[in-house]
Amino acid sequence: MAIARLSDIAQRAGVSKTAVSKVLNDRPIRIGAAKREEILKLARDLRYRPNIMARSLNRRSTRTVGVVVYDMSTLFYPQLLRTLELALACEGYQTLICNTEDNPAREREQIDNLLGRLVDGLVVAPACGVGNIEYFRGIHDQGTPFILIDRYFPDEPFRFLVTDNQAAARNGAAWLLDCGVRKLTYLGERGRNPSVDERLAGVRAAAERRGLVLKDQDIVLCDTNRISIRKALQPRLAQARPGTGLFLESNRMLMGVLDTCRDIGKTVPADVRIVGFDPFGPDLARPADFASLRALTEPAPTIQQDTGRLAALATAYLLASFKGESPDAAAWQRRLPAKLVVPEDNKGVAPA
Amino acid sequence: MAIARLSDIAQRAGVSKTAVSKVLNDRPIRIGAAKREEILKLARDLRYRPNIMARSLNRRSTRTVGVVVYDMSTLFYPQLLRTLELALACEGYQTLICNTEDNPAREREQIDNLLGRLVDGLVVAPACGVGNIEYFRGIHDQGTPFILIDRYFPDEPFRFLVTDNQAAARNGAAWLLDCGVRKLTYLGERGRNPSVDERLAGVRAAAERRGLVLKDQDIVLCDTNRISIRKALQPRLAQARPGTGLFLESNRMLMGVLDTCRDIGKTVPADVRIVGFDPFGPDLARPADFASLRALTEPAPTIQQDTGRLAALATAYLLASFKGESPDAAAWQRRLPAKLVVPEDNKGVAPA
DNA sequence: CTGAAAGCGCTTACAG
DNA sequence: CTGAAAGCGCTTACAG
Repeated sequence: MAIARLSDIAQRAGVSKTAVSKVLNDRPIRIGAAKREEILKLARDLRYRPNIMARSLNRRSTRTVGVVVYDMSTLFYPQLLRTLELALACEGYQTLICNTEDNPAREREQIDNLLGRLVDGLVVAPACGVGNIEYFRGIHDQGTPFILIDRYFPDEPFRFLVTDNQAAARNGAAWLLDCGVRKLTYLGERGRNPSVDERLAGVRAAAERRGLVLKDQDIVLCDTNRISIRKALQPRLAQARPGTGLFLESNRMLMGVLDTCRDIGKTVPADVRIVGFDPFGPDLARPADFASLRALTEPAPTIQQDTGRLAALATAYLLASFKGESPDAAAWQRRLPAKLVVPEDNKGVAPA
Repeated sequence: MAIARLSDIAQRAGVSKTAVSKVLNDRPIRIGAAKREEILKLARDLRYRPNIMARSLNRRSTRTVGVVVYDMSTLFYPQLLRTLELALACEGYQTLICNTEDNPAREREQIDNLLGRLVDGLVVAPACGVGNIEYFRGIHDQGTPFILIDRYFPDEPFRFLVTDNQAAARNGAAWLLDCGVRKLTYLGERGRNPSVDERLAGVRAAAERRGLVLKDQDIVLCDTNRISIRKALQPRLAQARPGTGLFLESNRMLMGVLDTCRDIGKTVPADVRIVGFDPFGPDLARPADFASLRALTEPAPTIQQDTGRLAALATAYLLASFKGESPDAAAWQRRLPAKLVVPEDNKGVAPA
């Protein structure tokens, strides 16, 4: 059973392709109700599905949006992608999701492919590094609606939606300091980008406002695997006592921190207070995880990015662009506030 | 700056479109090295990207696979999708991911759209219910390579890759019984499908082998939200004492279980032993979650589905189909073993 | 109003 | 070997 084409229906109904096209697409056409029904029935019976390749080739638009992220399985991405897909679908747009594995070359490949598919717009959480800036300029210049999320490039004209990382980190660090932290360590990933640099800057700012200066050894950058974290953190936490605080650039690093605490017999928050970005991902079935979790005796505050808003704004931007509006850059280079969620159980005061 | 076409390059290079096409696609053509370079340079300078719509229309193949799941943000899906995308990309196929929100009508829409895009194959984790069986038959008859994952329809010719739910559940329940459980409760979702029905059957089988019969009141089906779970489970667990066991159809329900335990002052595994399918998803920052987690005093065993294998086999099936092989149904209606991961901390014996 | 014809941007069989 | 021409399946401006 071959795939039915418009002409198959036209032939059987004894009308022109034009007529069939117009009936199926609900365009104005004067045609008898019986003929119209016959065409619709034939389409159903033959399981007709318009060839979107052919249609798009003709229309030069696909009602499709490409979403390219560095890792769709991590952090808030699963939720974000789902929300984004839903919002776009409500507006009649289909979403094509691609992974780059944080690899710039793969990122170019994926985007080239999507553009070749004539996506109407792009949402990109870019891979690490600045290697693709030139490439993105090409896309920007070609006029494809395109917006970055989560990560961005300062000093470029590209639209972006990111969390106000500096303010969010400042609030988080302020909370630690309000809890009486006097010795503050920043734990971050070795791979840097402006978004995480801003987190560090926010922590610095909060500290300095209290007359505390972060020295080089207060900033620990390492790989995100647990072994690296233990190795890097152990010397710092060995002397941990009340008044010791740890800011986690990402809660992906939390389990490594708890491992370290367990190893040296410290607990959170009694010996070390922590606050970090984004959700946790422990595995309660792994004995090692479980044991380390026991080092956490109270829920820890987290900085939660507003993925719902991110998805909604990205959608709004694309829709506006599709309508031909070209909202000025300033309005669409936005930093969204994040929420510092301090569990009620915790002692300490949340900053205003 | 308009999008460059093949003809733009041909015109500037003073050659035919044929020549340009052959050079860019590395097809055999006798052409001077200089001309070849000139064409390649022009393509680069004009940022030429082949129009995949046009190419596919012509080739009747897109080197694209559609993946349609009921919820890409839950359970093992983020990992599975990432792995699948990677495996397919290694073979030169692009992956288009769609969400159906477990809604059959939306599922049809999404698949229709993907087929209209001439995807070469489909991987589907179908929405609940049997309403789309007829629709899937149409796809199957049309010969589009197509394989179901996670959920399936018995008695249909569709290929599928699912976990051997019955065997996995049997092992899990056997573990509980080996731990001395004499009173076994099955906690499942209200919405049923063959995959989860098989889990129930597996638990029944394990119980009966020990002379234990699950009665109606031993099977608790409710919504997956925590309030429903507490309401449904409280009467059962109020009398919990050593020898009480709980089988979780999905660990999505775990937090509701722990809530219940906390409410009534029971702990896991001292008062209630549990085992369940798939990873946990607690939020350590929510005081309520954290408090409930304290009811869990040891890591709990989980039944882990083999997502890596699932992704690899789905890829293998599609590739074989694309090559024109049509492996017989039996070989591709597969139930994959799951692993019962029993943390070493736990007392009790893992069945062979 | 209606339908034949042109055209979207490619690829490839085929005539020169 | 080479390039003009046909054709993939649609949509739509336009001639009748």
